[in-house]
Amino acid sequence: MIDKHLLKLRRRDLISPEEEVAIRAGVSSIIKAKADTVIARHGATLDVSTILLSGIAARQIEMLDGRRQMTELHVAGDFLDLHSFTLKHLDHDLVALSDCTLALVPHAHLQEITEKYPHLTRVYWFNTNLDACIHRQWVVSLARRSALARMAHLFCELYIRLDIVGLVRGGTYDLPLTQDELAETLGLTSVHVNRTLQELRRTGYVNFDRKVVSVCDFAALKEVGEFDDAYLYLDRLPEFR
Amino acid sequence: MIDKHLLKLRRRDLISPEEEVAIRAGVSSIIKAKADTVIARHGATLDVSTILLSGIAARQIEMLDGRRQMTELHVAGDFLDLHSFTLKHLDHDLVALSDCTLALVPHAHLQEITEKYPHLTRVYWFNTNLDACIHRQWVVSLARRSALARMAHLFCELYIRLDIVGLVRGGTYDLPLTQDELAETLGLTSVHVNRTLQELRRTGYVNFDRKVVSVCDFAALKEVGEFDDAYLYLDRLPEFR
DNA sequence: CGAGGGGTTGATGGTTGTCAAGGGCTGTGG
DNA sequence: CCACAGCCCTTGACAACCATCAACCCCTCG
Repeated sequence: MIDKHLLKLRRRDLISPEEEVAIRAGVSSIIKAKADTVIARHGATLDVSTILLSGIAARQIEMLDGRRQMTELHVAGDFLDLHSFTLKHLDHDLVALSDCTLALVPHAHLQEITEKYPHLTRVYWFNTNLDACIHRQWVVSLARRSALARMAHLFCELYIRLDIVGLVRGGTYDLPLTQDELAETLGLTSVHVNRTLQELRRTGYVNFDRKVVSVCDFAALKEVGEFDDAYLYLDRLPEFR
Repeated sequence: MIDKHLLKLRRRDLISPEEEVAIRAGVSSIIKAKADTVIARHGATLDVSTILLSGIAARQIEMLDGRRQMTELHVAGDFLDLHSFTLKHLDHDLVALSDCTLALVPHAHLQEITEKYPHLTRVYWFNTNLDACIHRQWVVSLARRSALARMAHLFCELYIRLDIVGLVRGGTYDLPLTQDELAETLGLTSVHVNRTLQELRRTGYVNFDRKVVSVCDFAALKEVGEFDDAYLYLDRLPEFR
């Protein structure tokens, strides 16, 4: 069930069999969420955190006038709201962009982990810090990169993150978002997203059609988006080997 | 020395005398950093984290063409790079925007804390998550808010954060940034920052002159920036009382 | 067959960036 | 005490990027 979650963790650190047991034991139940539904609303008090097992989900913040802005996209294997363990209520909404499968992990269990498994605690702390790294790159994208570069950067980010959990096949991955939702993640309008997608297609480096991203030239795409994967910490930390 | 740091922590949680001792014992040395110098460079391996005791510092990411973007501003009491404890090297630079005083906390000591003080570990974990909350608001600002609203939002954010550590007096606080640096934090050009500052001044709600921010009408300023302080988690968590 | 959601296109406009020049303050050295 | 350098701030003219508005198309599903 949570194999992709373990794949993600093990990409950055060693997880002992004992720790794996503790993680698996923490899942209290598996539930489904339909596309375009809210998984958790901002402000609501939470006593469980959620691992995304399949589908695409997002964190979003709604403005007074109803416009919405995504602050992160989530792929299978991600903890959607591990930060709710320490925050207790979220500062943003959690939405399912496609049909999703979710594993629930009670905070009581996470508390046990912090008390019994200091190393695993650091691993999870690391993972919330990794979210912050992704946020920082989004800040840079939104502040300084053109629509074209910003979109290229996002496609690169998702390529790497999905590849880690085995969801890239032949340079291709599913991205079940409408152009409207893509606009809400890139800080653009859907009209401009449409035009930028066409421009990216014209380069021949990447194509987004029928909710599938096809990367034809990853190296060139990285260059367009000024993408450097260092911020995703793909190598296991030598300190923890 | 680290009184402001404790003020910040205690604004959100109870810190026992024993925990306070552990925190104080963790500081290995106090050092100074001159204005406009780099405190830590991205990629460098770190074995200490840094608490800002006085001054203003920032996290910044440099682009290939040399343009820089701040991803967060830091005030006295903040851990500048608590996340380096789990990341081991940073994905961004740390720079002093004014003369700064810094307290160094070796990672070895933080490791001890994670092993002996589960509650304090959660408190620090919470603090890195709080950074992520701030990042998310910056994402929303950069993606959706006008230059005017973005600037108003930043002035509100700093007002609250500085007030927590007692650095707001009569609606006024020091912000030792040039307009160029303000542009680098707001994702604007210095020319446009200049014009936006004039526009904000014309409203009469806030003024920024000689590196001092004077807030005359905080309520009105919040409205301009669509600022809601909920994301700063100012109330102590009832769970921990 | 009709409705509705999503995608596409064209025309136009506004916000912000770029380029360039000048002004004012502050510190320093003659 | 004055001259000057250098940094920062300010202003104007112009351009670019992206938003807005509006219409139309296509596909799917009831």
